[in-house]
Amino acid sequence: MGSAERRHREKTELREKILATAREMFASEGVEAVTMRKIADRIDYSATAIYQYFPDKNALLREICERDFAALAQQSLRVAREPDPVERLRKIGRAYVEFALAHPSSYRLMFMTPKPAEPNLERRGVPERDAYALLRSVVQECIAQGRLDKKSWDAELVAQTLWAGVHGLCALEITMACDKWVPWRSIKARSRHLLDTLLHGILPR
Amino acid sequence: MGSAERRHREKTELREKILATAREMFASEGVEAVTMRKIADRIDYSATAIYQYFPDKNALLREICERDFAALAQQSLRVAREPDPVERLRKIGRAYVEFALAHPSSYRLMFMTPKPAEPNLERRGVPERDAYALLRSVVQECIAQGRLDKKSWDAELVAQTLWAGVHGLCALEITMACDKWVPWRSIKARSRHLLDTLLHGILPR
DNA sequence: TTAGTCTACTTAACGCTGTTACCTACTAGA
DNA sequence: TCTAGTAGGTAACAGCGTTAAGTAGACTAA
Repeated sequence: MGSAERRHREKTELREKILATAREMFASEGVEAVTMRKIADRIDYSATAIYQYFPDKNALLREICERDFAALAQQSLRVAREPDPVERLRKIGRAYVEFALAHPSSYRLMFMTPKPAEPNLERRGVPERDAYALLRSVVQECIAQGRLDKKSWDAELVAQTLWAGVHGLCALEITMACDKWVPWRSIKARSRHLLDTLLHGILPR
Repeated sequence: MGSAERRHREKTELREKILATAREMFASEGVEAVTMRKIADRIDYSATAIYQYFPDKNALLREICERDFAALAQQSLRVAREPDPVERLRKIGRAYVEFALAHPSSYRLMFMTPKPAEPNLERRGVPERDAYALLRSVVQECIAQGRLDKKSWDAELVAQTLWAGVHGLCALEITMACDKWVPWRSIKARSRHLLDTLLHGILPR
């Protein structure tokens, strides 16, 4: 029967439409301003219809989040062709900042919101879906080439330091950019100086 | 008349009790789990009574936040007696991380939540109430003593880089510590390596 | 063709949230 | 003792995520 197949296709199409609409609304209106009812209104369904495709709002958020993780990993992979591993670190850092600033709502969801439930671990270690694993492997390459200072011979630790640095830059920008309290230098200048400082900081004295 | 005076004192006492109760509940149950009704229940008043002391929930949050800013600045000042300005940077950084980890709910409110309204600028530049101003002044001192690399001769920029670094460390720890995705090194090790890296990074080559 | 089943969807409702309008009871001053 | 002001409480509103119950239409089987 082709009808069962068609129905199945229609189901996944609606599911994708919900995901796409939700993502778009999160990006334009902010995550907490988007309600199940508003998402439903936008696609001309009732709010409860969404519950046939996602058990609850968190599950919907989590799936969007999961895809964003993959997108970030892809973007990181794209710049990882740089031959020099130290320079590769810089490019990965830049790509990370660009991703965060281009998709602040996604970034909030991915790294600035306590995970409602345990995230799936399927992407763990897979470079196509795990930007952190890629970062660590590049740090490992730097260490293997003897490019780093002795205090930075733990790839995991160095990866976490570099991540903390760029995360801080992005998170402050997303949360506090409008804050008149601090006379912010341009995000471009801050990004460059932070990456210079971090990379210089792990190189030998 | 002493009665008017007494009533005034009682008002401020209840106001303080609301603030103290709310802060305590935020710390123990998390910010978003605390509702006006629950705060009111705890102090045996009705939820609407709070509105006689704070125009809305955000105002209550903002006032708690404002006091936390002062507490952070005080804690930073306390370690700022170190004579060597570069070492002073390290101690201020450590104090910052300690504050964030000791009061994660406060930290969330202060630096990880978009400000609902413009924050007051009264504390701006006052070292007792503005930890950032203190940080910048110490960086300035490092520069004046010729201790920093030429690329780090902009005190504002360097302060923002250092802040980004430690903020990233704290924010990731608060948000992602339970995340099994990353094999985290201990927060102690990460804190030390990050500060080493940042400080080494701004020193001359 | 018709009866029955399955399912995608809607409507109504629950308990919760922050917030407001309204009312009550008490207190201070004349 | 009367009046004004006010601190606090009760009830309610709109909106939230979510669930229970009902409906309409398509597919299945006789």
